[in-house]
Amino acid sequence: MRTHRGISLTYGLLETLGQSIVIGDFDKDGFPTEAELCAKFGASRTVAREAVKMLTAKGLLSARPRQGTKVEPITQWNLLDPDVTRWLMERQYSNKIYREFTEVRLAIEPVAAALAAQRANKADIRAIRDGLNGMRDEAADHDAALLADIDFHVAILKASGNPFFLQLRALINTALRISIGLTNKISGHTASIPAHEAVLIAIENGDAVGAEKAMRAILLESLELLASFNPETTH
Amino acid sequence: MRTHRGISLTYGLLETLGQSIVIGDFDKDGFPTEAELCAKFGASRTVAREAVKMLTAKGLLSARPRQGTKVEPITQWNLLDPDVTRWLMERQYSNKIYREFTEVRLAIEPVAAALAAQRANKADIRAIRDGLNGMRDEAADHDAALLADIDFHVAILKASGNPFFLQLRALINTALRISIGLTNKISGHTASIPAHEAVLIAIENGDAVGAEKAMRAILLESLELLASFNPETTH
DNA sequence: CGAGCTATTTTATCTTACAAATTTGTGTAT
DNA sequence: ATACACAAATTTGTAAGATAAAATAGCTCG
Repeated sequence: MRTHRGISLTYGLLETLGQSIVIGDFDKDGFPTEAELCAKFGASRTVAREAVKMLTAKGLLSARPRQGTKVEPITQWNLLDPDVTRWLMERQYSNKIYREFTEVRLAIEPVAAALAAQRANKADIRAIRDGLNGMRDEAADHDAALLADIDFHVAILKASGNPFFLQLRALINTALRISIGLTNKISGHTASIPAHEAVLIAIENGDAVGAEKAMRAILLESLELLASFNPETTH
Repeated sequence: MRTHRGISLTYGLLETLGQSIVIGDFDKDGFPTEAELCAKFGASRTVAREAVKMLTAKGLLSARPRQGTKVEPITQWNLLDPDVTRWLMERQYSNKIYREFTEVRLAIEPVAAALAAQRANKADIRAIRDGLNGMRDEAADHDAALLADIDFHVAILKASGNPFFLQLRALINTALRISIGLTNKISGHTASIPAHEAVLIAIENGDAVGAEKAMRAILLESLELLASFNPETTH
């Protein structure tokens, strides 16, 4: 097996196996044994073992002598691991996963905005404003506007001063790409600038309650917009 | 090196290195090279490499040929990984980390309780009630009461029906152990049964708003109790 | 039937060798 | 002296073979 796109064999196999596990490819026949893995993917034992070890570290696999390697139930997966989140995104879209993402965002982001209102320094606020300005300036270019939107939300997580909140950036990234991807299909709608601006202003004013409410409004609006496109998305 | 407590060499080294990294042991001299690791811990290259690969999967390390293996900045760590959370707990207690844990709980648990009020089935409610009863019955035994308290909170995460919320069980586990450990030092105080009961009742009644408020009250109460013991905990 | 021993399967560990990537140094030409 | 090209050295990446350990299944003997 040759390296793929400059990625090492181990990381290539990690990606392949991670995606396959998340899709459910091994649900029928169980996960291959070490020897089978090597044969199936043309990998050396070293590569196969190290990929399996990384997947084990992310909670997707467990291995024991004689018993073999098996896929863990989803309750054991580190769903907030950036790789796992991405693999979940790369498999076919489902209303269920989008709703779950949004529920997490509705829990975290308003609280993060409230904390940001209390703690943001000048650099934090500049980063948030840069995101907002990017959304405005790139309104014509959907991809660029999406990136600016992501920057806006991540900047607020950062400004919360709580590193655990920042852990959700991969999830937000994923959720926004899904959301924007779908809403663009409808009408080329771009996220509401005034709603985002309200969050920024509240944070600048140190208005924690206002920032929390404004952020919640953004997420609910996005959820409703999606529901209008795809009614069963609501629940 | 011999196996330790039935744990494999690789997992033993994973623990040792994970704790050392989180403590900051390698901040001065940088992370050892593969050969140095083997020498330092008496491990084979296989064991050393697989432990490093798992730490890489958790975002704590990165490795490149010729450049060596290095500790990533904390912004790259998978802080919500159960192992990482535990290593953070095992290092010396700090008000900062406890506050951060509680902020995350304040974001997630009230929302989880609200969702649980909408979605909990009979088994979910039974599990929550079992936790509450356990807290009552074991009031004399602080360790048993702590475990019941944890069960109560985790059962609500589960009842939310959102698997991402359940990911925080390791963090809640950790936070509760810290919290109870400290409050016990004060006065042998046990978590407020009526406050917990209020959450259960709201969930049983399908009262999402009530469940959310009651859960938030529990967390704020615990935070205040701790602040009264340790004033600088508040901020 | 049951306890304990044996065989078997699969992962865990160790060792050695070589490949690849990247930095550092070195030399040569201009 | 500078800039480019090339060689050397260092560290991780990959491969392969052998042995150890763990856990299951089956078998033997009482």
